[in-house]
Amino acid sequence: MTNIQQVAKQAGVSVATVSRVMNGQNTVSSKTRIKVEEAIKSLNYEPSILGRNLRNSESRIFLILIPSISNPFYLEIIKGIEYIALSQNYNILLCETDSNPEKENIYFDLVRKKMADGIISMDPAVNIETLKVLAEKYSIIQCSEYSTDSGIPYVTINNEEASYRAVKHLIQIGHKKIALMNSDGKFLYSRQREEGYQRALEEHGLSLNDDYIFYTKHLGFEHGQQAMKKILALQDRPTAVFAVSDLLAIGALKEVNASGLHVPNDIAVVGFDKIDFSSMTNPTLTTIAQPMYKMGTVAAEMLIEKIKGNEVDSVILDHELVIREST
Amino acid sequence: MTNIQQVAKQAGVSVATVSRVMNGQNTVSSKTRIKVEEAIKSLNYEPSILGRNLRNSESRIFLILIPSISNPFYLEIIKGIEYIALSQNYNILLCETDSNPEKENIYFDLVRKKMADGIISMDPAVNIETLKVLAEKYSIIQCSEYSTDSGIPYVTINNEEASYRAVKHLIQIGHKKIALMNSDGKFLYSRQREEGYQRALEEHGLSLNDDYIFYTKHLGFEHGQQAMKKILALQDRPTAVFAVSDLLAIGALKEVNASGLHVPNDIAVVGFDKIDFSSMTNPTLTTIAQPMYKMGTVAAEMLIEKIKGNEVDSVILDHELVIREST
DNA sequence: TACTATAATGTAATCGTTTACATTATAAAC
DNA sequence: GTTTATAATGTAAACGATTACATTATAGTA
Repeated sequence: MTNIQQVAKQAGVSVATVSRVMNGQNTVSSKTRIKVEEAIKSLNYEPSILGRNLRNSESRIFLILIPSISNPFYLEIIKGIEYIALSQNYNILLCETDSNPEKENIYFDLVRKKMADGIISMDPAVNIETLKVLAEKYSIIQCSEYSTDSGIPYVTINNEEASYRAVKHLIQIGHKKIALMNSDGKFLYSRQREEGYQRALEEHGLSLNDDYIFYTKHLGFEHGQQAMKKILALQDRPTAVFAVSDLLAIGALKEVNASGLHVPNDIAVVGFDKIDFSSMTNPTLTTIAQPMYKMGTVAAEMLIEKIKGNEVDSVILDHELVIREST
Repeated sequence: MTNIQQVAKQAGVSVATVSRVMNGQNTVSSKTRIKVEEAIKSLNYEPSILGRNLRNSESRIFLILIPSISNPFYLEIIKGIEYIALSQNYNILLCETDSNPEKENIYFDLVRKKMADGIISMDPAVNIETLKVLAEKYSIIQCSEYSTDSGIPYVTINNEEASYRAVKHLIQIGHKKIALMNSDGKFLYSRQREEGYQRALEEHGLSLNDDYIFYTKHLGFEHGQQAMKKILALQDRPTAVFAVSDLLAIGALKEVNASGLHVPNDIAVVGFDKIDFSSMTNPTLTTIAQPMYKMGTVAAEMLIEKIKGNEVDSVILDHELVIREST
């Protein structure tokens, strides 16, 4: 491995000059610049990021905390983050926490030990207390999922409003008996989406029926199936279901199909997130599209600002209702 | 940020001793060990990985090269890699190449610049020449997709045999007219799977019909739809389709459904990979399961051996046919 | 030509570890 | 109480970059 000293020697200059050439500083005369560039080429020199990082005491890495890589919801966000990261010479470490505090801690350690410059957390189950403490010393941004009172900046959509729009859509196409398939109420987004659901019903003079609200433990496909089973077994069966995630909704679709009923004629279904698969199902799924890529780029930009030491404000982005075959 | 000197001072020992305590060496008397540990605790000392990495000239990071994070096929493999990586104190940088040489190069630079200790490549479109050159100086393992003559160790399944088994299954349940939905023939796996398809037909006395072989540009859902459209338009329509990826197969399913035909009664479909979604479709998909998690762990172990400087041999793992509703 | 102002380059400290080697403390043996 | 073997600790040099500050070269001016 050639290092900067060897290049300096070969070129007959000092290491400082080589460093200046490497970093594109304009205080080097073109004669020496050429000498140095030739030496670099002839020795095949590649500057060690390890050395540079130590000196600059930065790692140019940031962490993305997600509960599970298998959840397609995060993919577009990650792409957005990555785009900004790469353009600013950062790299991202994708950290699957499994919502497991132990694993979470492995990753938190990375930032404590300066192996990472900052964190974008998308894990709704993250230990918010630890995060808060960490945020005092390190740069942290919350993305999609957040806790207001943590004081940690976040980027998200207006979940209440999005949910309201989804349910309103169902009402407008004639549904009066609308079930809600929600996840665990301990998550903020879950509570907000339920509020939107309620508001839509109230505003249109429909009464709230607790029997029509189902909570699932996770957002996965199987949970959607199970919940749908219960819905189908109801005496007074709803004619529409609003699920707070596409995976839930797809599970629901599958269950309706299996029972011999038809979507949307017998039961309409609306999802949330617009994951890739929501257009591959049969029928395709009406869903709420979050500007996920944008959310990623914004989160990354916020984090970089934070790392630079600047204050950043939280951001709320727009969503969109995508009407497809399931309604 | 406290550093090792401050801890040494606080504990009244030398930095060497603190380092020894940190690294669990047993040449430290228990009295001093306790002193040091107290100092560490009281100062909240966390050793800087930057310093350590430079000194050890390692980054304890390795790269995973995949064409696209959106392809669920890689997820289980990644989990396997991650499991081994974490257990050995490595971290992984997930690198989406988009099969774009420029992006690829950004990541190759990371290893050239010592920001990464090795690479696990899963990109079928990787520039194999560059990879070969790189492999002379750095540690590289090919996973799932590989090139034999590169001399770079790989882990994979027997694609020819797996494909043979899938087609044989279709023949055994009575199909005689079986289409192959293949990807671009420039990929090794693609050629191997086609060979398996041919062998199964030949062995059962079925003639090879070129009109039944369709090539798609990518492995995505839409490409499966398009190919299926062509298949459905054939005069002498096949009764079964073997697709070399689940996403293709799911696209095919959707298209058959849309055309009013029934799977598997009118047309049976077999996929490849057993991605999560293959059990969520309607009907569920018969597919070839690769031991993806295992493939990941093996690849990671191989890479770590390679980084240690040991020679490693290539590995071929077993696959499995999962029969579900689509056949 | 001599004197400045400025541009170009060099010197050496620094980031925070680890570790070969040197030194000192401790215990065992006589 | 020496001597000796061994255990425990310390010293200082890496690792490979960046950069404040010092120095030297260059050009401009009178």
